[in-house]
Amino acid sequence: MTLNTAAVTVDLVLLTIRQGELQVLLIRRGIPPFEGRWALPGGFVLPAEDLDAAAARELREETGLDPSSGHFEQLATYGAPGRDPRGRVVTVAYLALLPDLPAPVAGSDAAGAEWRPAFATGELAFDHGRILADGIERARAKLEYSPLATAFCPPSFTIAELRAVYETVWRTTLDPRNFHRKVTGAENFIEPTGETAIRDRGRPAQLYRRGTATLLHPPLLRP
Amino acid sequence: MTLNTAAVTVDLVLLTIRQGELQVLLIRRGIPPFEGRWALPGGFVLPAEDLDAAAARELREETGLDPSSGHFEQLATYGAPGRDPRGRVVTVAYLALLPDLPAPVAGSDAAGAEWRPAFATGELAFDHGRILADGIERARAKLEYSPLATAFCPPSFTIAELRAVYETVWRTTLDPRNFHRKVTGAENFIEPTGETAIRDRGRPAQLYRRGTATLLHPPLLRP
DNA sequence: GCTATTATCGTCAACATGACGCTAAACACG
DNA sequence: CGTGTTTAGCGTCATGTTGACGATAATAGC
Repeated sequence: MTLNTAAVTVDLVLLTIRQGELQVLLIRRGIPPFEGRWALPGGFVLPAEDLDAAAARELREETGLDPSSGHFEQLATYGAPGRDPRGRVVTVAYLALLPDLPAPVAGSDAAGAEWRPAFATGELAFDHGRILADGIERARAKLEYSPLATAFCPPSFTIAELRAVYETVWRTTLDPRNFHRKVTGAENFIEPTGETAIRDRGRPAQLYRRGTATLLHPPLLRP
Repeated sequence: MTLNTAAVTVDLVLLTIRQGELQVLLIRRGIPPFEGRWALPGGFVLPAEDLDAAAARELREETGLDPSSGHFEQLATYGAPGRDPRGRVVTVAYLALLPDLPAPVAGSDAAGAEWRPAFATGELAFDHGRILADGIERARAKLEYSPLATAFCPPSFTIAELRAVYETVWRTTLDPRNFHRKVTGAENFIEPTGETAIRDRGRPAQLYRRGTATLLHPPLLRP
């Protein structure tokens, strides 16, 4: 059973927006290989476990969160022969977009898990740098055509907060008036809760919740 | 080495347009399980082989084609515990969009490989029905925002032939005049070769080749 | 009050879109 | 040769979307 078999793992690209920047959950490795380096959280797929289930289990173990808290999808699979010096390991990467947690990394069983700036992680262990880059690019692209930006937001949010998500992930600035027109005009993207909230300074803003759309029409294209 | 290991295979969703319809390359299984059923071509990943390389090798074995002949990308990975009754098999699916081959399935080592209508395959072996459906949906979506429709075309083609690709994959009809305006207006999508060709009846058409664009701007949205 | 700040609405020109008319260039047929 | 048929390619028009940006509303701080 050694021919043509490989260890199968799942690795997670968990993205959130904290402190006004895109951050990713990383774990500092305590053992070789890559001892002391940051790595994506992950682990083995159990013998009778589906891939999605393994990724969901890892998500719970690392963050205490449920996959339904934000957005969760398979990203891609990486299996270059030399990617793990210990042997043949094929990893199925998952991407999750999560709201900023009130209780950060509660119940994590992985000591040393930390939210780190996604655009300045330094060199990661294994091929995790590439996996992270692929995850960020997927997230950026999905914000254009899907309502997934709301996955970064709490259940109710202002349009300015939603705009901040786009600006943070895309690393750009957007005109507040045009953005307001587009997101309120897109079918079932967001719906008003009826309440208003004062966030920082200035006029109070309407609160919105996610709408029912799964595709954004019309889309919000990157400038 | 039985704990946490699995056999890793690649399966191919090879799409082409033949006889005016979207077709997929399938293989009739000669042995159990699923004996007699149609299945996607695929095979084991060799011990020292990258996933992309394994998929490219299978493509060559089945069709004699190079991945650069059309478009080639990883689709998704499937690893439900019961998907193969013989044991734990995780499969990495690849999607290829290919031009109609002048020499169909030349050099195929898989007896019983055939191009079959992609929208009417009947029940496939394993979870290949789902993999095929995912592949078709990916292809449909990619035609909107990328110039990949040209992957179905020979090196030089008319705008009507390109339109037939969209109409076949999307199962719809498009206005020839608006389509002409959009594809010629999209930046670097296609460039004229300078030659003209008479295809069937009517006025001769300009011939075009693929342009350099990797993203379609503006996109061609499904009606 | 007055000012700074943010939210929301409105205006306008440029561009994209769908529906569809019109002419051009080939062939087939009598 | 002339006429009809077919497809290619251009043009028009009403409508919708976009980016740039003006104007007003509602709050806090002073």
